[in-house]
Amino acid sequence: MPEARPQATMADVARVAGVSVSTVSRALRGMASVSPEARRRVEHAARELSFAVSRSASSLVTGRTGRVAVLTPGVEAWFLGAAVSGVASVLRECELDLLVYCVTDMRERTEFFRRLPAQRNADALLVVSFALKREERERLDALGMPVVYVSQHAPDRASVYVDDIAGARSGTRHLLNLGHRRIAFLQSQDDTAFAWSSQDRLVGYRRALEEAESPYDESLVVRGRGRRGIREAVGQLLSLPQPPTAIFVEDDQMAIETLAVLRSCGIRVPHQMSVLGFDDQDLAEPMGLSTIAQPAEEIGRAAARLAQAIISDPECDPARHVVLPTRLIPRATTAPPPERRADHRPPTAQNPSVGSADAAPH
Amino acid sequence: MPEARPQATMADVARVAGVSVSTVSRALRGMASVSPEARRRVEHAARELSFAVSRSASSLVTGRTGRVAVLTPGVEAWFLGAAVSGVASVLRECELDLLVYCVTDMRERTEFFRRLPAQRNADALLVVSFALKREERERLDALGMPVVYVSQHAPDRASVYVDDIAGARSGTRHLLNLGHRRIAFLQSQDDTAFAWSSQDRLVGYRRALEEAESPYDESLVVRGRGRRGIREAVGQLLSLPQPPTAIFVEDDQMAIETLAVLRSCGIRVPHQMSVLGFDDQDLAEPMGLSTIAQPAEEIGRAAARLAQAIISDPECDPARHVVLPTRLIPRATTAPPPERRADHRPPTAQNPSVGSADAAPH
DNA sequence: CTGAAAGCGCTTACAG
DNA sequence: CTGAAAGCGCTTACAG
Repeated sequence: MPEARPQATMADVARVAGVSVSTVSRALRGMASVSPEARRRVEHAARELSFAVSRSASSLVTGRTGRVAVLTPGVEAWFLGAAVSGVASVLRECELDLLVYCVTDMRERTEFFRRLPAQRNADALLVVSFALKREERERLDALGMPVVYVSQHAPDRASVYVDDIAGARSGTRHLLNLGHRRIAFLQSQDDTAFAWSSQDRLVGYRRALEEAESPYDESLVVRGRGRRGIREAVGQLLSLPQPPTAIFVEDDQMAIETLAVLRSCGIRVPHQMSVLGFDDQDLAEPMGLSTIAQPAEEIGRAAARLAQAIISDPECDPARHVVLPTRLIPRATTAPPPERRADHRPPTAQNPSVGSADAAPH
Repeated sequence: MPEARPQATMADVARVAGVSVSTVSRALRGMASVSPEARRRVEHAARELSFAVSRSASSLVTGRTGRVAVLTPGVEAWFLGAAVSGVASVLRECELDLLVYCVTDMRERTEFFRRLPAQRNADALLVVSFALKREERERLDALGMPVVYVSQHAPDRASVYVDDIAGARSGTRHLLNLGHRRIAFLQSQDDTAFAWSSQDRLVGYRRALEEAESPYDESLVVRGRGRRGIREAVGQLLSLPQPPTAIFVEDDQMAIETLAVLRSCGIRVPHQMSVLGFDDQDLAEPMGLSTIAQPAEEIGRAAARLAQAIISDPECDPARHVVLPTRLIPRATTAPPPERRADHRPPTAQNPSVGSADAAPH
């Protein structure tokens, strides 16, 4: 069994190496003004004692913590996991540590903004996918540390995001171009207003309809959270006097659940209903899901790079924006609506639903 | 635009409140020996100045960082994301910060164990899903801080895990009980030996076969990584002289991809092939996937609680183990093999594949 | 109940 | 190239 032994300090290393603490500090940070001989002895002693410098002590004097904090509504959703991964990979290269604040409900959120635990414990804060209230924004402004907004547009603040409006607009256009005229939009129930993206995607959807001079029908915009909620939202659409022929779903996770609901009702995708997602997460391709791809990991990477730039160069424009592209990936869940299809005919075993031989990738 | 203003120190608060720094420190930590009047003034001043205590400074004197570190091969895989979420939620309650070290490839791994950046920067380290080499284990033992092993059994060290052997054994037994005699096992390609779980699940599979006196056939154990790899692994099975009638897949993500591959070949699940996963991740239910559920988030929570216990109570048994249960969740992707089915007959439109009306959840 | 002082482990001018 | 000394912002005996 391992023994807990006291950790070596710089003074210990100095004693073993036969030099002063100053020299140890300089040698370990690779400063030039150290003789090869002293450097060798210090490195040897440090290794022998398993010495690691205490960031608490060094940060006290340098004023830098060597840490970057991320505030996120979680890490389980595909986008968040990928974004945090991207952040982590860049920080590792910069030898910065990653502090994660997961805030999943309103109580935790209130508590975070009250205590602001990141204050003085990180050199920068990345805020991922939060639709902030004005007071919250002001709290962050008063933090006295660089803040980078991720997956959201923040005027006059550093931010990294994709143009959700443009992405949703091109997705909707894709459906319009296929000949759909009744296009539904399925949104997550977002009581706590965690994400802007959801709202922006709806804006993009509406804009594409406007541009096509296709009437906006409120009854085609439905919301649902969780398995049950999605089933009910789809139920709303299917019970409309004129049901839609296509559903644009806010993200791939919900889109895949929507596919399952439709299949369980015996509705064939895309023959009777087109489904379009947003994200291009790992399962989108195997499921044959048409979607709007966004580079989640790259968003995280760009945000971390931006934070690092602001930290290390105070002259750097602190309101810099990075906007990354989305791309439509048409797969097997979008097709012309039934009335427009050349092969329009009732279902048979030769005309199976999505995921079967004729529709799957490869 | 926000102004970066210098952060207030305890001395600032003391000045504004008209008391000494000691009193500020005591008042802010809620110690009893502070007069109501002094406490009020301190709290007021602290709020006014947006004061937050510097953990760097306090940890230098208390010897505790107020941080717990997690070493993980990522946060994107379902299990890892859920486990980290669980850790985060418990730490938040304890007002401990979460430091995340994502190590995704061999180079980063080597680097982590060389530098050990968590040393002296956290009060405990949680190691998630790593199949450690002896040297790596020794490095962690020498760390001089509590280490909790998550999702892996570590003799004489604190650890939290599910019994993967038992889980895989009961899954395999489920397939045997349905009447399957040719059961394949699909494993991830695991060059870097990141996870023990994979190996243990194979052990459980073999054990169940032995117990049923069902012969172990090496050609039924296949490996593949990524989309392409899974397709090839399934191809191996389908080209066997005697193909399997069921596939036990190492995790749900791969199982869902396997379903997509089978569908794209026109093989109906479960009528022609049963598929069983492991995890019970979010999409398992909507996909109708039969699986072995494991409580990933609870594993994370238990690990964080264990770390907290060891940190705050040095008398606490540092080798405590927490073993959590797995449960078989039979859904729509497992059924008796074709030759044993009462309704054995060729595919028709009335006998659709998984996910269609008769098989889906409600 | 309160404050002055020492000290945690580093880095950084400063002097040599 | 090197070392002694000051100081970063706290907490904690210690004395009152």
